[in-house]
This record gives sequence, structure tokens and C-alpha cells, in this order.
Amino acid sequence: MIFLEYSIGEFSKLTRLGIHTLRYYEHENLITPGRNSSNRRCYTDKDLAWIDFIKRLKDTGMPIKEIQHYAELRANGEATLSARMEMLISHRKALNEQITQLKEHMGKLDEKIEFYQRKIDNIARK
Amino acid sequence: MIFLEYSIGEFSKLTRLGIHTLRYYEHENLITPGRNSSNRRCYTDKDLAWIDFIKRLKDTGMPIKEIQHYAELRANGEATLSARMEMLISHRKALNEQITQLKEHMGKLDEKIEFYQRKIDNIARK
DNA sequence: TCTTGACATAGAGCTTACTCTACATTGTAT
DNA sequence: ATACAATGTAGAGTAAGCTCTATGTCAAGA
Repeated sequence: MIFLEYSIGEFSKLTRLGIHTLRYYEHENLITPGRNSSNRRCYTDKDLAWIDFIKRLKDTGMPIKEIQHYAELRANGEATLSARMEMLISHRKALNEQITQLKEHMGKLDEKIEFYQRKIDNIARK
Repeated sequence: MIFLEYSIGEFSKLTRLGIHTLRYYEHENLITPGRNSSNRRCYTDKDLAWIDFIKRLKDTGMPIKEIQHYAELRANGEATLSARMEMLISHRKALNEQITQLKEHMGKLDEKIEFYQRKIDNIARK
């Protein structure tokens, strides 16, 4: 098994996150890459999977502060497994509500669009 | 038919938007309530429906700038009906994609939760 | 050796969408 | 008449999440 390591530049391309953003995430303790002998960051494939998960949490509306908390638990190993799972379950609930809400908005939007369509048709028929 | 008018305080309660927010929205030309003889804002039921729609657009991720554009069209009357409809159709598409994306995230989140569950069970069985 | 480019840190600046402050004016109850 | 609560304007401040600048280090190619 080979462990690949990436410089911040490579990792930036892989994750499509800017270098500045990666350093910002590190500053916020979301991710803690290793360092080589010259103090350069060394990201691994594990970091890559982790960043993908962070993105998922972000895209589903979790604020950085909360991801930070999750990251902290993660850094503390197996003892925090159930705490992390609880966080995810609670987030799952929020996400479910979010989707329900958006679907409702979609329905109303469709009504509005139909309404417009009818109005435009009426004007055209004049 | 009676037209009710509301002061900013009343309207704030009806919409559950802060007074400051309502003034900010006016400043950004999202809404343009009338004024009475003493220069106080007079909101109507039409404004109420409009705010509800603004909220819907916001909650589905439309930025203020774009809502501003929509409001501008709206202020220009019937001539802009189809332009407005096009905006809504395009927004509908974005919303649809957003929902699809969130559902995908939900699936992955479920996988992760199951993974955690299995891990925790394994540890418990030891 | 010299230069160039990627990387390092610390901290400033930006964008969005509010939210609040300071201060003046007006409507209403006592 | 007077107090006080609601409203008005202008502009400052806040929070989140980046994004950029200034300055310095270091390894590798010409």
C-alpha cells in the first residue's frame, strides 16, 4: 500500500479549494495536514476524503463552527464515535427538513409560473 | 374592498422581519411602501404578499441583487411579465438541481451513519 | 551563483445580508 | 403642555466565510 502525499498546490487542484481556503480551514482546525522537513504541508488521501466530507457538510448548510466541533471529535479517535454519529443523525434531520421546505417552495414557484403563463396568454389573446 | 395599511412596526410583526431589515430592503429597492402625510411608511396587503414571495426567493438561495432585479421588473408592470417568468423558470431549474444535490448528500450521509453504527456495534461486541 | 516559483506566516480586506447606533421628529396618552 | 413611544435618516458595526497582501524562506533549474 502506497501513501501518496500532496503539496498544498496539488491538494488545492485535487479538492478545487483555493490554497488560501485550505490554509484558512487549517487555521480553523478543520484539517491538520502533516509537515515535511521544510515545514511544507503534506496532505494525504485520507485528507482528501475528509475534505470531501467537509464539503458535503458545508453544502448541506452546516456552519464552520459545527464542522470544527466534528473535526475535534474526529481527532480524538474512536472514543468519540457515538458523539459523532449523534451529530450526523441530528444533521440528517435538519437536512430532511431543508429538503421538505425546498420542495414546498418549488410547488409555490410552479404555481406562480403557471399564473404568469396564464396572464401572458391572456394578453396575447387580446 | 377595504385596503388595510400597516405601519412599519405592525408590518414587522406580520412579516416577522425586523424593522431594520424592512428599511434595509427598501433601501435596496426590494420594496417601496407608500408614505403618509407625516412621511411614515404605509405597507399594504399587497406588500405583505410580496414580502412572502421575497422570502421564498431568499430561502431558495436567490441573492438580494437578483431579487432586486426582479423587483425592478415588477415595478415596471405588465410589459415585463415574460422577463419575470423567465427569471422564475431559470430559478426553478436551479432549485431543482439544488434539491437533487441535497438528496444525494442525504444518501451519502445515510451511508456514513450506517458505517458509524456498524463500527460502534463492533466495538460493543468485543 | 542567481533567479524563479512554490510555499510559509500574519494580518488586512472583501462580500453578503443584515443589525445596530445616534440623533431628530412626530403621534398619542396623561 | 408634556412625556414617551414609534418612526425617520444616515451611517457604523457585525458575522460568516473566504480571499488577498506583504514579507520571508527554500529547493531546483539556467
